[in-house]
Amino acid sequence: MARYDPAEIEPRWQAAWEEAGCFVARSGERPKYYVLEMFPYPSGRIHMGHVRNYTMGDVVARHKLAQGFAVLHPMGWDAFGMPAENAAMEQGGHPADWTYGNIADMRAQMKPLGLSIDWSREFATCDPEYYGQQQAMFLDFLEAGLAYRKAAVVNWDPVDMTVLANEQVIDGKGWRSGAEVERRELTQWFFRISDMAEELLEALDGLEAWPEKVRLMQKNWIGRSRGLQFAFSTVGAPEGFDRLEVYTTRPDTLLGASFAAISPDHPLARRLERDDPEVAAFVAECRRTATSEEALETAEKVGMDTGIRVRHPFDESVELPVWIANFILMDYGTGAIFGCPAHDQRDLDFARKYGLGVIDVFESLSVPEPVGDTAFVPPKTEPVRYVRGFAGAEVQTGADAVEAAIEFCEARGVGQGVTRYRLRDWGVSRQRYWGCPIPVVHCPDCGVVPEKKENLPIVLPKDVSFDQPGNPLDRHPTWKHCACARCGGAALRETDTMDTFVDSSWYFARFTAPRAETPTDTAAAGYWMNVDQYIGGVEHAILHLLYSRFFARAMIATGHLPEMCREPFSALFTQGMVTHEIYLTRDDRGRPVYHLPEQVEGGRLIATGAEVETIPSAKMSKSKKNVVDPVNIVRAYGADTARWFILSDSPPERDVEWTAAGAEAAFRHLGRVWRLAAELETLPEGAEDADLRRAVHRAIRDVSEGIEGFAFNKSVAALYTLTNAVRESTAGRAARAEALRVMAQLMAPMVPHLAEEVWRLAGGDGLVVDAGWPEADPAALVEATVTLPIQINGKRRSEIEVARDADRAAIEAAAMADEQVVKALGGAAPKKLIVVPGRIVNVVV
RNA sequence: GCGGGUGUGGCGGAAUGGUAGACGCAGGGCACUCAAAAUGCUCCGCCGCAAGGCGUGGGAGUUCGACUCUCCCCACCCGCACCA
Repeated sequence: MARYDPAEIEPRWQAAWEEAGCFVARSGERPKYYVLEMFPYPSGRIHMGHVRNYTMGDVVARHKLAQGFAVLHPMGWDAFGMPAENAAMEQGGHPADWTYGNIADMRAQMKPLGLSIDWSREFATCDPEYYGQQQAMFLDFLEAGLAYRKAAVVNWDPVDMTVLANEQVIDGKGWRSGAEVERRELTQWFFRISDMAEELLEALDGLEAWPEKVRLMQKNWIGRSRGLQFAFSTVGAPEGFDRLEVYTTRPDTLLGASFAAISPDHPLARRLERDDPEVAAFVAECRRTATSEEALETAEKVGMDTGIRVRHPFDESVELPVWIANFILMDYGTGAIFGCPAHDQRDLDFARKYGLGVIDVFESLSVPEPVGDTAFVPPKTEPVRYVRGFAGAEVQTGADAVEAAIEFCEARGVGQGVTRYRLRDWGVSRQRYWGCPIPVVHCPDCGVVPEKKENLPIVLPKDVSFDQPGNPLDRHPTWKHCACARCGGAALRETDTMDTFVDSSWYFARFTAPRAETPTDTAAAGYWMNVDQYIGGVEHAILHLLYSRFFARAMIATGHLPEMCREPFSALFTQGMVTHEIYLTRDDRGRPVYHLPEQVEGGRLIATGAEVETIPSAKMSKSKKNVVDPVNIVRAYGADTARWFILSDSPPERDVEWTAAGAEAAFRHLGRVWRLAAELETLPEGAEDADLRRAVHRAIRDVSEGIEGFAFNKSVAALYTLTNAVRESTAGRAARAEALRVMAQLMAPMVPHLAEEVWRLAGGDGLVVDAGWPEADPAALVEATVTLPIQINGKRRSEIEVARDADRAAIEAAAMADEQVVKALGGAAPKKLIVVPGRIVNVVV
């Protein structure tokens, strides 16, 4: 007999789908469903993480399609970004050629997976048709005051030679390059996301179909805080600095203040450094390391006394010294603080180092003791006794004390309560070539002038070189020379390009009308938006999703999206990673040498027979070589096996471990399923089989529940169970064929090619992709009799068989007649008898 | 430190407060085979010859009954953090 041959089956059905146009999204009368997986960066190779991501999306898309929805399931490419430039620098060639070549390669790797993608909507963000529309929106944002320019201290990535937004600095390192970030001042373009901080925070509550974890991460990122802003009057400060504004979230500790401190970037520090070489040297030193948060974390707290004093707002006779300190951030609050060493560990460390006072403000109710080397910082919700309180009760929580202190200060004209956010405006300028050019010109007469929309797209020049560091746009001989859009005189083009997060902040909207002559087509967006199910990695929990939420609002404000798109992703699912064991040997110096899984068999290197060390599973990474290439898997077993295995075992939100044995097993199982269908024709006609019918309907219920609940592993398990039931069935050919047709429908979202083949072999009409989704018949789910466990004192001791609809009395009678129960009771009556019909009997003796 | 999450056989994992371990992997046995692969049948939480006992990170509690609910503790993972 022939064998399961995915290499023959899969291309055949892919061609059939293509010919029938099954996956072309068509708007119409039917309810719509928009499934989107986070689009990939075109690195050139797909990896197992992609396979997992797109397979999950495909299961949802195919399931909804079967249920009769008009499904939009598009794919595109997040195609701008530095790797293309790095490749150009390292290997020569042009970023565009590299990128489009990679896209072609990756598309060719993805197509054999048999995803139900509407490829007619495909685009890359580096297509001028796309980024030209992005430029048009930028101009609208600019006009609406959502984009602006400011001189700002920025994070400079010395490796990528580019600026990073604060949000993109992770542990003081560039989120992509990993290089230590330095401080530099440049004039940058920003989006006013911080104006929307409150709105973005509040709206999180409405995102009920988002993981709680992601909402919390965004909440923490936005970082709303309540505090007091007030001004110290200064003594001995330079002209124009007679007041020093500070912000504090702990105004209740004002009587514990022993010093004030300002950021090295504070205007006062900048003023002082002009005349004082010592200050200049100190702040220069701070700036060398200061923005690297990791360095700050480990670096010693250092400061310098300016000699300036400030008067305490409650007692003019008390003067506090003003220090410049390396741990004060200019970006947060006012860039100046007062130090309360007793109740802040940083302040305490600083005070101990420089011999500043430590004044207790409150103490613990249980073990009051003065502060030593550890600041007393209880949770704000915990009541404490105020020994230097000035507002509210003597014993109160920190939170209450803060509110009382704000009220007290406001009443006396000492500052005001302020709500602040950690979220800062989104810096989008990048001094790079391979990005969307910012469509403005710099005119000597008119200043910064928006480009005319009819001149869009401002296209990147093709003739550039990458043999020097810096921005190729800037040193291009002619590109930046242009006419001023206002006066027509000679002007210079902006040579900054946009952060690639801009590209990915609206692609989901563009998919609804990918060829529109405007950024969006409001009718199409109104029909398809919002994304009903968005699926991607949790690594995008903050930046990408927050920026997209901002963009949706900005696009509404500029008329590019209807009001209903305020939250563009109705439901979000964050999938776990694909992991694999790591294999290594040691070189002669004991350093690890990693080996690919395909080079190892039975704990030994295939080539040399040397034993390998095995490290437990970790995220697949090229450096550890614990990677499996999906192309090889598809070649060896077919796409359905890869899809089946990646969906089985682990719940989608958790990590899944790829194992060769698991892949083999998945392939063997699909072979068994295929054989069940292929053997049908040799089967005699015969009776129906009630057990089989029940198994089919249970499978319908369980597979549906699994898919709807994003528990594809449970759907897979239900299909295994059904396969076993079909195999064990005594039913004749017709009944088995019917069961297999339902099985094909249920399998179709996960292993669509095999499902088509089984559907055909079992005599199904047309394509299973058009066959709809089966409904479970509740009547078919129940059995005539049920087995009830009997517990004696809560421990299972026996079981009885009763009719499904047996009433309580009948069950009791049956239970009391049970041998184990009779034995346990020894003639006495039970103390208690619990009967849960259909579930359990518990006899208490 | 703060916030969140996770913890179940050798492994991945199932389980509206109601038979813990579905389903799969790995492993053992058997059949088919000259042999292997493939395939099929079968066993498989731990201790024990058995009867039975013990079992969901640990400890208490609620309940007729707890993986599930409550409290305390432990371990690991993730996120955030000189945020004033």
